[in-house]
Amino acid sequence: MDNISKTYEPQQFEKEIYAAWERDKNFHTTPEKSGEAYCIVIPPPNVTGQLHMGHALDETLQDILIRYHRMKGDNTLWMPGTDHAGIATQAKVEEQLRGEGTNRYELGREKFLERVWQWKETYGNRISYQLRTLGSSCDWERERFTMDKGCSAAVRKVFVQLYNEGLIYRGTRITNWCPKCNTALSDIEVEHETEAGHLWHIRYPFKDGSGYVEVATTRPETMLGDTGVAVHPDDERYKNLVGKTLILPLVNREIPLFADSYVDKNFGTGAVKVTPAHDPNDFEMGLRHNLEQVKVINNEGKMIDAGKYTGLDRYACREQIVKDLEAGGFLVKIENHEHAVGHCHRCHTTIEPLISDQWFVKMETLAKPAIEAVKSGELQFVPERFTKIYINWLENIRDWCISRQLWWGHQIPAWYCDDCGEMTVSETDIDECPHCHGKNLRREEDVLDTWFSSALWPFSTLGYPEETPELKKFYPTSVLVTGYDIIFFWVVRMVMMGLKFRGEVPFRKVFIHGLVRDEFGRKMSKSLGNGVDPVEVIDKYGADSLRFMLITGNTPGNDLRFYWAKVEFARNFANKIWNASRFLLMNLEGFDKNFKPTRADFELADKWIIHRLDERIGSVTKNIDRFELGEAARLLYDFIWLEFCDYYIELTKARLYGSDMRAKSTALFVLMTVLESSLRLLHPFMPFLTEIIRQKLPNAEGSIMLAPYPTRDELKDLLPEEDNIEEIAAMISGTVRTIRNLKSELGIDSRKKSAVVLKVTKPNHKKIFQENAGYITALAFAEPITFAEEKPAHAMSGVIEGAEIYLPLEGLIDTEKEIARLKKELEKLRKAAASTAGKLNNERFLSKAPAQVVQSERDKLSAAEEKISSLEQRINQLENL
RNA sequence: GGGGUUGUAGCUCAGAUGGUUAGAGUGCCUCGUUGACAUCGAGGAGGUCACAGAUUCGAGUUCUGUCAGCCCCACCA
Repeated sequence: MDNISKTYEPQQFEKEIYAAWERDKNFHTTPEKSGEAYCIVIPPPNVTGQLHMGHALDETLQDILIRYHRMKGDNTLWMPGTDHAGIATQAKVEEQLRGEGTNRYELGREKFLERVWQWKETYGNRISYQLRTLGSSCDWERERFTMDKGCSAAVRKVFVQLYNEGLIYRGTRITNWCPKCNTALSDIEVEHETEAGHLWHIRYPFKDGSGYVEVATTRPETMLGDTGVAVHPDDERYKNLVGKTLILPLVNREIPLFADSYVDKNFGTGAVKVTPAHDPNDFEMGLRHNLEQVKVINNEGKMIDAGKYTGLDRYACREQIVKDLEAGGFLVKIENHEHAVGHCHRCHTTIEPLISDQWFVKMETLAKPAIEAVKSGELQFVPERFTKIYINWLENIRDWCISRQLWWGHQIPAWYCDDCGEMTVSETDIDECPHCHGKNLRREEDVLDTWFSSALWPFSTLGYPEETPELKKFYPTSVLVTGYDIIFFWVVRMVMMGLKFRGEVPFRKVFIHGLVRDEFGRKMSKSLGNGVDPVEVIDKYGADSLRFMLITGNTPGNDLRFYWAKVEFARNFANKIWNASRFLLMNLEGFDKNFKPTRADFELADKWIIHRLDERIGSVTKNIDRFELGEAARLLYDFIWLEFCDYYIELTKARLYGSDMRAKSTALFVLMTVLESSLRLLHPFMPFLTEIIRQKLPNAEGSIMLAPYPTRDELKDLLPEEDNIEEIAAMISGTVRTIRNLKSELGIDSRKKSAVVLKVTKPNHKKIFQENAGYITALAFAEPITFAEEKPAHAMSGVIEGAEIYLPLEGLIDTEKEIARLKKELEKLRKAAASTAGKLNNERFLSKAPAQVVQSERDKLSAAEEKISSLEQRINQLENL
């Protein structure tokens, strides 16, 4: 074979193969195609993003499922696309503008958006191309974008309907505000972290001069916006004081002392300063007690309407306030205090709760069916434990703030009329107020949270709001593959929207995976600089190795660590397959693809490997079906490397190099059959390697990705008639291993031919040993085997099921060492036998355990006893030498 | 404050519905390999399955508790 290189070099063929697949439209499907629908919609990567390990894992899992189902004959669609990622993308372009010395306000909304679209055109396809390098078999002709025409239409329709049903409302609420991103955030976009802070104790004097109340706060600057102080109604300390008026220090505002059961008597001083404009709880209390909302911090985190503090940054103000309080004698003490502080999930700036006008989705009515769908089993999580997390979150859900003060995104389709003051929400753009026919309309400037359009992704990509054939055929989709980190952001919202607008769950199953961490178990992140670039891994080792590495040694839902050593392990596997294939291709001389051996042509090894392949087809398929891809990969690894390469191929060499042409043809037939089937079994995991090798095989044609996935049915005619082939093979390989071990124990070169005497202890096994004596001698480097009824006088012996094996002792051995070893082994055996015997004396065991188990215990015991007596004899023998 | 999850060989990890002597890769030790592959082969050492109870004829596997680590959720100023 001149056209197959000595080592596996994925760089030589991966790109080319992918291009051919795409050119031949192997990824494409239509609703009309035959087969059961199997569909996955991709978790759309950020349009400006770059491939990272998380994607690589996510894509690999999906591609394995997709390729497997496609080969199985399902009508398989993998729907690709990207997400506009509001804040992230806008931030990138703003950064670019900063570099040019300008900003979005100078540019204006329209020009700015042009720039973002330009950015999207330039960088938006990068991620799609990077996905290709992984081998992802997406139907690229259908690629979508969350802000394309169809998705925008879906967003509009859904928004308007939800609004008309009262499920979307606009309101003045306290929301999480990021002063850096300059926008409101939803609750889940806030990350709480414990920080070491302080608790400032401050005196608020009574107006009538009758003393003071001491309050405690972690954010003293907010006192400028205080409009009350609250205590618990049952708190004896304050019972008589409730209703009195306090003077807010530094500001000299008169504020009431009131009672509210929200207050925890045991925390701090039991008195809470109340700042309705800057704290969610205070906001609620403010509503209950009709307090004024005084806003003292603006959108940029600077003080406003705050007298001499106006214009100060919130933290500078805090320092100043503390100084002033101290100077005024209001500050009692400062305690160290750990508390959870909210940070922006994107830029990590400390969140400032602020009052503003925002849009919200009412979640309760949407959440109920989403909970029900999981409880009824209509939607299943793999692994199951995530159901609990999902349900728990939905049962405690709060309304979803969907408006963002950004420009990049789906602009909310609401118009305010300056003439009559009415607001209109409309699916199509309007230029006249439907209430007063006025023309002075202003469109709502806010855009929607990115996750709003993502929530519609499973049906918007399939054609919604049109009732397309795709939607009919592929919705609900089969499975959603994603990390546990976005269950709340994305999965729950898709389920809610799918149920609401399609009346059905968007996917039957959610396959959750973990995070890819670095070698120390840390999250890969930009700030730590510990990320490994999958593109680099692919360049060095090939996509197949990266894929295989990400799959093996991992179970659903659990994090995995990235090690270069693991990539090498995968690459070695690829190289092993490569070389095994190369070996077969080099020995194809005389191969006739039309030759079909009969069962009589098969030798033990042939029967055995076919039997093993049959078993692996079953176990691999079963494990893919239950999403245990790591286990499936391991099964393939063991089968191909250990059983096929190390064992079976070695066994066929005698025939390949021999002169019996029929025997050679039979061996080649089995070799090529098993190789070809193994490649198909492995294809979903290592698509490139399996494709290029299979193309070189004379017994295969067409692209492997369109070939059928192996089934046990395929092997029906080849499977051995013996049902104990495994046992026979174990006997033979056991014999070989024993001979090798004996040699090794004696310090004899394993390649040196040795005489072997075999005493068959189970007469019905004699034929098997005789028939396979050739293998044994070849594999164990033995002289032709002598069958005997008696053991030789001085020999090293080993026992296997059904036979005793003797190596006549010639030359020197270390007798003492041998005796010690045997004694140790004897001890072990005696212990095991005693425990088995004990079990067999146990009446409860005898009466309760199934007959099979009891029998196997008995067999075990008698086998152990046999071994013990033979060991004892050998020790005796050696001691007498 | 709730909830989840992990603890198995030096290291990284498998061990579904409880059932022989608990596995793999890697590392270590021995030996071998000039024709498929040193990105290799044949062996070996190495484990009280975190700890303590419970259920069972039988527990790495089920249950309870303890310890240790990780994660998520949560409006205690």
